[in-house]
Parts: sequence; C-alpha cells; structure tokens
Amino acid sequence: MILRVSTKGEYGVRLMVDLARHYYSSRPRSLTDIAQAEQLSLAYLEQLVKLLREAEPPLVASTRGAHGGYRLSRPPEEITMGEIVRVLEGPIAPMICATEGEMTQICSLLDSCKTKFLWARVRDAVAQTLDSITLADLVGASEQETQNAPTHFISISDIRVAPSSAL
Amino acid sequence: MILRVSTKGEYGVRLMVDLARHYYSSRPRSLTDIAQAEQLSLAYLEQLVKLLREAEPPLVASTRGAHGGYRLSRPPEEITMGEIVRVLEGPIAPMICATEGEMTQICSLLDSCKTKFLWARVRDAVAQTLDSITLADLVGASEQETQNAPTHFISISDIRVAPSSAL
DNA sequence: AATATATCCTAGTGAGCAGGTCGGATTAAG
DNA sequence: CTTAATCCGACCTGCTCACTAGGATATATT
Repeated sequence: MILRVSTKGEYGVRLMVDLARHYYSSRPRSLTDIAQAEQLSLAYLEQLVKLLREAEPPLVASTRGAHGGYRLSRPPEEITMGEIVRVLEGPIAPMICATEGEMTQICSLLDSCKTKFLWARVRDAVAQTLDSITLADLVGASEQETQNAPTHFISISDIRVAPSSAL
Repeated sequence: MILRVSTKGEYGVRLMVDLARHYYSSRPRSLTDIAQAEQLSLAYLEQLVKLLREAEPPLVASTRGAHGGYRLSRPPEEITMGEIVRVLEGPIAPMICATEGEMTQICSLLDSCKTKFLWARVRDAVAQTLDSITLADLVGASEQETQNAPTHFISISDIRVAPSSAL
C-alpha cells in the first residue's frame, strides 16, 4: 500500500473537523465529547491532540480544568489539511531520500536516481492536494450558519454527503 | 508517513526501469545482473519479479535455464507506473474504506464521512500521477538511441540526471 | 551426459512499529 | 473539596516488512 493513512492521520483529521464545526461556540470542546461523538478512545486522542498543540505554529489551543477543552488556534479557513497531516504523520516523503524540499542527494546507483523523480512527482501531487484543502472546505459552507449554537447536538439526520465535485 | 513506498515498490520499479533500458537487447536480462547493477538481493528480487510475472496482464515474461532471464512483456511506452505500483504495493487506497473505485459505503459516524472525500482526493491525485508516467518516460528519450547494443555495459559517466521538468 | 546457469517455489524469522492501554499528576470551575 | 478536564510517560501486544534459506526445475554449453 503506497498511500497509507494511519489512524493518527485519520482520527486526527476527524478531531480537527470536529473542532472546526465547534469553532464558533463560546466554550472550548472537551476531548471526552469528541471521543464520544466520533467513537474514538479518549486516551488515544490525548496523544494526537498533544501533537497538534505542540506543533509550530500550534493548530489547537487548550484550556485546562473543568469546562476546559480545545479550540482551533486559527479560523478553519486558515488551516490546511497539509498542515494537519504533516503534524500527525510526519513530512510527506515516500521514502528516505525523497523528503520534501531536499532532493540534493546524488546517489551512485544506476536506475535509482531516475526513479527518485517519479517519487518526487507523486509526493508533490499529494502535497499540493492536501495544501489546497482547508478545514473550512471539509466542514462545508452550510455549517457556518449554525454558528454560536450553544452545545449543539447532532442527530443522524444531520449527516450530509457532499457530492465529490464540491471538493 | 502518509506516503509510504515500501522496498517492494522501490526495488520493483528500479527492476522494471532496468528491464526497460535493456528492452531492445537481443537477450533476456538475468536477475543476477540486475541485482548486481542495482545492488539488491537476488533472492528478494525473485519474489518481486514473481508478482510482475503473475500479474494480469503480465508485466514481464521469463525464459528459464542458462542464458535465461526476463524481458518486458510490452514496450516501455505501454507500461505505466500505475500498473507497476499497483501490482507491487496493492491497490492505491489510503485506508480500508477508500479503495479505488468503491466509495459506496455510507458510514454512520459524524465527521468521518466528510473526511473520506479528502482521502479520495489524495488517492486520485496519486493514481493520476502514476498513471500518466510510463516506463519510457523514466528511461528517457536519449537512451532509445542505444538500441540493439549487445551486452551493453554502463559506466558511472553514463548516469544522467534529468531535469524534473522532463517528467 | 554432465555441468553451469538460470528461473521457480515455499517457509521461516527477526526487528520494528502501529495502535493502542494504564496510571497518575496537574489545573481550574462550582 | 469534589469534579472535570488537560497533561505526561511508560508499557504492551500483535502485525507487517524485509528479507534469508534451501531446495526443485528447466535449458544452454561443453
């Protein structure tokens, strides 16, 4: 499997989408609530959110203590999926010698140098896709109207499946 | 690491590029020679080439016995990197529920459905990139002139680093 | 015919990592 | 002072990757 999104990336993105949906709430959103809504383990989410908080620049900000929780450190339009994925999954590099940015190493073997340009192309395709999509794109414009809704519960009927052309 | 090319994919593509460079030779190319040229383990290459041979349609054809070896089953222009990578690394699917072609499953969770479209976009970007590059593109037009060269030895000075725009 | 050189096939294996769990310390609200 | 949160590090467990080993079979050359 050449494209391998681990659970870190998968759950972490879901976590961020959840936070984006609650961005205009007056209170921070607790991991307990997110874990319940997304059916994920709280202890595991704690590990992921730590990465997001310690990122430079940070993607989430925390409030400790009772009624604490997390919120996005920036509006959803200003956070790209590329940022999130890089924090959670590490740099977008298909292999050791094709890290983003650095392609200076000249290797002494015959065909491997030529294949590196292939992997670089694939890497750039992924990076460009991820960098062009923001959290706001995933949450969708219709959600923005339900701003400031205090403790906004979602039922199954609220699930909307966007047409793929919408992305 | 979201993009993860295992050694199967890496070595396998190098193997195919090597075969493409010798496509116009009169004799098949042995794995022993490839292993030496690319500094790879013979026994491991045998496993990889098996996948390429048993693929449907096959990507390489073998000749057994002394002076045997492998050759591409089609000219390099007709073999895409997408074919090779799918044979070696399996279908291009970032996660279980985003296999190529099938996106019909509707999931009951809140944000995960929305994120699936993200992963589908990434998947398509990778697939499109790989499907648009052929073995001939990687070998490079300049190589084609050295056709029919019998047992063509390559020295270090033969290594050419193509500009990335050439891809 | 004998030998050398290939492909072909199946099993096994060791290290590393994904994907968590667990227990507890710290902080703040009511 | 109790409750509800974030914070922190250690540990564990099963799976997969990346090979290696050892042979069986096929064919060209001598």
